[in-house]
Amino acid sequence: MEKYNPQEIEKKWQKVWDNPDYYKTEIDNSKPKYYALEMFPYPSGNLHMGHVRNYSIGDVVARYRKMAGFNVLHPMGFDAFGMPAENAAISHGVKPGDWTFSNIKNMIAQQKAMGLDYDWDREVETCRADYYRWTQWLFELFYKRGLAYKKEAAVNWCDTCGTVLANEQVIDGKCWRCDNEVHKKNLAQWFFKITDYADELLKDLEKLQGWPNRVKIMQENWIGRSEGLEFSLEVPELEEKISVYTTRPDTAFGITFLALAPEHPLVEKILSKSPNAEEIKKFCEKVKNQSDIERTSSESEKEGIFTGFYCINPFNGNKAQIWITNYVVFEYGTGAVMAVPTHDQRDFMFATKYNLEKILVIDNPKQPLKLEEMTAAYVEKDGVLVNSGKFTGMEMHKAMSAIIDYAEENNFGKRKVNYKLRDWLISRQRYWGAPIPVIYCDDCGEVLVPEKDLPVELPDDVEFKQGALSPLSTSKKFNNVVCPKCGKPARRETDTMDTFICSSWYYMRYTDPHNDKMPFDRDKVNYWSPVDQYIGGIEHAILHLLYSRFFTKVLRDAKLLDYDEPFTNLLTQGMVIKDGAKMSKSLGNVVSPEEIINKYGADTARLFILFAAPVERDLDWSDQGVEGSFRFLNRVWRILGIFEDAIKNGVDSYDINALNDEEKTLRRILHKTIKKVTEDLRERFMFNTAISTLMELVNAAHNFQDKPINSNLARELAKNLLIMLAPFVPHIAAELWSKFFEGDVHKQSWVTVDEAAIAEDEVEIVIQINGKVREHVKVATGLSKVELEKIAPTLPQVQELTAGKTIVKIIAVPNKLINVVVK
RNA sequence: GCCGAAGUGGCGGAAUUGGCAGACGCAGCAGACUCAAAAUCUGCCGUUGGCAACAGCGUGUCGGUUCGAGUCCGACCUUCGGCACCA
Repeated sequence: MEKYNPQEIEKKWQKVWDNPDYYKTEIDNSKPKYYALEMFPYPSGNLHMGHVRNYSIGDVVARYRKMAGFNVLHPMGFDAFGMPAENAAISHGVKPGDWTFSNIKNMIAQQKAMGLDYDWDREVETCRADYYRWTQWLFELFYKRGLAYKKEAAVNWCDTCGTVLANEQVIDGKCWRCDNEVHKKNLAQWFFKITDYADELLKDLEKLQGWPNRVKIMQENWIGRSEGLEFSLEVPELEEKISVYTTRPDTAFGITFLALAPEHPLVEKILSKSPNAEEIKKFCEKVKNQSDIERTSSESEKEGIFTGFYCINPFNGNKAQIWITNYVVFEYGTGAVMAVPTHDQRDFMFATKYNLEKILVIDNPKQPLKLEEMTAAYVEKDGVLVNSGKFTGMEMHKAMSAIIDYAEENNFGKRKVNYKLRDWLISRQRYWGAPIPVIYCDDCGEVLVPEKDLPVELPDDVEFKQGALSPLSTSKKFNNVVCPKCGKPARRETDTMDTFICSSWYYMRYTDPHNDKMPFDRDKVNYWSPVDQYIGGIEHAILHLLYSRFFTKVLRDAKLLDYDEPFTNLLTQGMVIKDGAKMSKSLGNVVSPEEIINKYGADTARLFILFAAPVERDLDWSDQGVEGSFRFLNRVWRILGIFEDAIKNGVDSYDINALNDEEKTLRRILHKTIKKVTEDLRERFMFNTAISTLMELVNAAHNFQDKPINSNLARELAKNLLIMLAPFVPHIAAELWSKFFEGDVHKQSWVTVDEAAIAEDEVEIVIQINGKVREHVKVATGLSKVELEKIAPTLPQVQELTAGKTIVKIIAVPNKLINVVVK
């Protein structure tokens, strides 16, 4: 047989596969469905190794499931709106669309060069009007359901990107995309009311049995649910009440002061009445001008200013000073906090600094506390109330609900659940995104663009300038419209939507990508969804995965689909690293997929990346490791070449008893491999061990390289081996199959185990003395624990090892070991 | 600070339910083939002692449970990731 030439055979097979008749997927109720999905890429122009890993994993899953009898949906598309296209327009004068589409073309070519089994007929590109028309339609749906609203708020602003950002897009106070420091700006912006679904998004995490725990925990922390008491304190001098939220109502008798955020609405009134207004105002300005990082760091110095006013603690009538401080987060709770220095570390530090009163209200049951000796707040989970009126003596957890009940009975407070999750800020002051379909009319106000006028298309008469306000505002064509309600001249909304909206529903569009009446047909989406296996990077643990869950729930409530969660199973792949760091241009450790594919072929690239590490863990790139994978494929090619005549002369149904002992052993290894590879693919996603098992099988077959092999066995071996290799290395498997057998390896049924082939009459078990391995011995397979215990003392090896000692005990594990305990 | 994950040869990693630690691969060493090289093939490859058979030690550290622990329990160390003034 000729040499293994990956470049030649890969091109040949890719041509066969690049045909709608070959890859097209249809609804088929005769088979169970399976939806395999990799996170669609941003069209940066080139695939990187992270993509290669992502798609290799997905392709194995999809191809395996097809062969295992499932009707598999495996689509691909592009998350094609976003800043880089616009930056290209600013710096090179290219149209964002031209830049994007040429990148997509290039990336599709690279994906095809990987031999990926996608239904290209279903490809979606979020920047095309036939897609974003429905993104806009969905915006209107949210709007009509009261889930989209515009309000003025202090929002996260990134100067380099010239736009606002969602909370989820601010990482350590910096922009997720450009790493520039984000600051607050007061702007009127569009929001999606994700907080309406906070409780369900949290609760339904329990349903996601197929998700990694850490992703669920990250979402749980992000949603940040807490239960507590909201109650109000009178401010007699101002004839006002201040509402506060606490998760520690049991400490309410220990309030000595109240801390307000500088943004708190009461501050205005304080300023108007205070003789010290100037100084207070100066303090507020100073805090507001601090960056988010300075303000929200728990390490930064706590500062505050006394307002001169007091409020009354409704529980005990005590007067408490009202302070304005830099450590209260305005956006959370009520923007005002009851301060209990003895039982909150921040309050303790603050009270110590400004010499404010401290009252001990929770005592340590194990070791009574002394206020004078306290150097930190007592925040343990055990405690008994003291100095707390009629609640004194009560265990703190009981006191929590008793005190809430008391506040409710006396009408100054109520039980309250709070979330850290904020509404999703979705408007962006950029061009390359889906325009928000809203028109502003002086008479009618905010008006939705009528459904029949969708899509609101992106105009091309725009100017691109660094940092300028949205380029859309420079388009005359776009801006000058008439009000759909009254027909008077009106203006368009010039903001576009966050690209995370486009990616929150793309997996639904794949189920019905050409629909021009609806975003997707309900029956189609219900047939294919939810996604059975979703594969992508951990970086989307919160952002995309939370937003998609939110979308699914809203669309369910709007009766567009009938399930609660979009992704049944989630696999978070590790990064591809080299020399201990993530591949990056600045570090110069980038390995380009193209280069590897050109040198060794796509099969080698896929094989190495799947073999080198378990999918969830980071993968250390090794050029020598790639060589090893290439060697393995050559070995497969060579050994099947040696067996060629035998394979062709063999028959499928044959008498196994005609095999000699060596051949029976090879057949046993073959069937053990079938069992292991199938389990690894179906249940464990352990592609690395599946491949190592296949390597062992090929090594075993290799023993027959220069001795005759039973032709029927050679045929059985080749068939099963190629079917098992097909999901991992589709081209070489297809090529070798076509040399020996009829049909298409990728259309074969998955391999089945012959349990009888695995069964052995004798099994080697271990003999331990006092837990240490001393001997190996062959015994009949399947001997019970009792039988083994009985024969153990009669075994010559045991007698030899225990000579002169007393046997205390014998432990036997069938088919595994005998442990003799001696003295 | 809180939450989570991980720690096994020179390296990537395996050991699925508590039962032979180091599968498979990389690198390395020795040999075969070759005029030579490449490719390929064969053998060795945790560590200490020993000519050897074999024995001792060995899965981050210390302790525990067990006939038996990489795996379970307790305490700790290190690394990575997420959240972080959320009252």
